[in-house]
Parts: sequence; structure tokens; C-alpha cells
Amino acid sequence: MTRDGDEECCDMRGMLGFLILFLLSKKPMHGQEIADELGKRRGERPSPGTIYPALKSLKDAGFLSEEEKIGKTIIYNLTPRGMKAFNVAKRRFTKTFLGVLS
Amino acid sequence: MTRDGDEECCDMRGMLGFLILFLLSKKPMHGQEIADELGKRRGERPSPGTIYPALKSLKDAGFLSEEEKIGKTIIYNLTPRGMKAFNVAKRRFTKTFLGVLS
DNA sequence: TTATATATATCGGATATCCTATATAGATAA
DNA sequence: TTATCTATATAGGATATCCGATATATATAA
Repeated sequence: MTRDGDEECCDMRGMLGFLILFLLSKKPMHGQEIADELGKRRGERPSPGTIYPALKSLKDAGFLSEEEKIGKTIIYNLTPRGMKAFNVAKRRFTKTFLGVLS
Repeated sequence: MTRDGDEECCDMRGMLGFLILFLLSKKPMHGQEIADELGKRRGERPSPGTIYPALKSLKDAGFLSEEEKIGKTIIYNLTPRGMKAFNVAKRRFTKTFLGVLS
């Protein structure tokens, strides 16, 4: 149910990996923590079926390491390689969206 | 050919419509002009098969109007509705990526 | 006129992205 | 022990997104 001023546009898919790298560049977090933070930011919380495959994919790429494991809870951290990848992506992001944030 | 520090990550798909609305919120432009600007920003210029369907989709949604037509060149403009949609999306963008820039 | 360059248009499909549904395992409470 | 909650895991599939190939029309140059 969308009112007249609330036209939907631009669902901003494709940014999930970037956002995960960004969040982990601030501090190590576990999956649910990341999902919570994304929920606050985007207004929509990614489901387990979204967040865990994304984490696995980033881990397989060598961007994340499992820093600590408490029971079932896995705390992820950026690897040096992940940090580099994020910095490259951030530069691109900055250039691409220059001027959007007034 | 990617060197070690240039690990690819996060291709930022899904932002094309948003970027088009952003560019047109600055000034009316035609398709190739938009493609040029995106090429400069992202480092990759969208092909005709990418940009024109995107423009059509935004036009069909009522976000764009054809301001002027010179020969084959169509200059697009945001409609009031497109402006509203962009502002909503921008608010979401800002909240989502808070802290990423610097 | 003919050739070339530019701008737009669209189909069909490859791929990426994400979600639903489901499952498993550890922690904790009853 | 049993039940419940939380965190993680993954298959399968729906959808979105984009690109290559191709076509058309206009303007311009030779």
C-alpha cells in the first residue's frame, strides 16, 4: 500500500556485499548482528537465507575470516585482503555517488 | 587482469535507476549524455542496451518526461513524481550508507 | 547521392541477487 | 530430559539487472 508520495524506486540491490564489508571494517560482528544493523539502515532486515550465503561468498573470496566462535555464533572479521577490496570499492562508490549526499 | 590489490568486489548493480534520477535531478540530459556521465563516475559506460531500457522503465513509471526532441536526440527531465521518488530514495540511500563516505 | 557517425530502440538471454522453506546445532529454561 | 530460542547453513527457485546483437532513424561529411 503506497501513498502518492511514496513511489517505490531503486531497490538498491547489489550493495549487500559492499555493506557487509563496510560494517565489518568498523568492527567484527556476527551474522545476526550484521542483519540487525542492515535492518536499521535500510528499513528491511535481510533474512538468514540472504545474509549467510552472502557471508559465505565473501569468505570464499578471502575477504572475511572467522575471528571467534562461541557456540554457534561466528564473529567475522575483515582479512587484509578484504580491507583492500573494501577500500577499492569505497573509492569507486565515492566517485560514483559524488554529490548525491547534498 | 587484476593485480593483487585490485580484488573485485561489489559490482553495485541495482543502482542504475537511482543514478539516472540523480543525474536528471541536476539537469535535463539525453541518453548518451547520461551514459557518458555514468562512464566517468563508475569507470564503466553502460551500453545502449542498458541505458535505453532503463530510461523506458523510468518513463513508464511516470518518473521521466521527454522535455525536448531534436532529431533523434531526446532530452529527459524529471517529472514532479520522479522528483518525489528520487527524494524518497535519496533519504534511504543516505541512511543506508551513513558513514561510508569518509 | 553515398557513406559514416550518432542516438535511440528492443529482443533474448546470461547472470546476479535475493528470498522462502527447511534443516541443524548449541545454549538455555522448564 | 524436553522444550524453546538463537545462530547458522543451504538448496531451489523467483526475480531483477544488465549486456550483446541487432535494427532504425536522423544528421553530417565526402
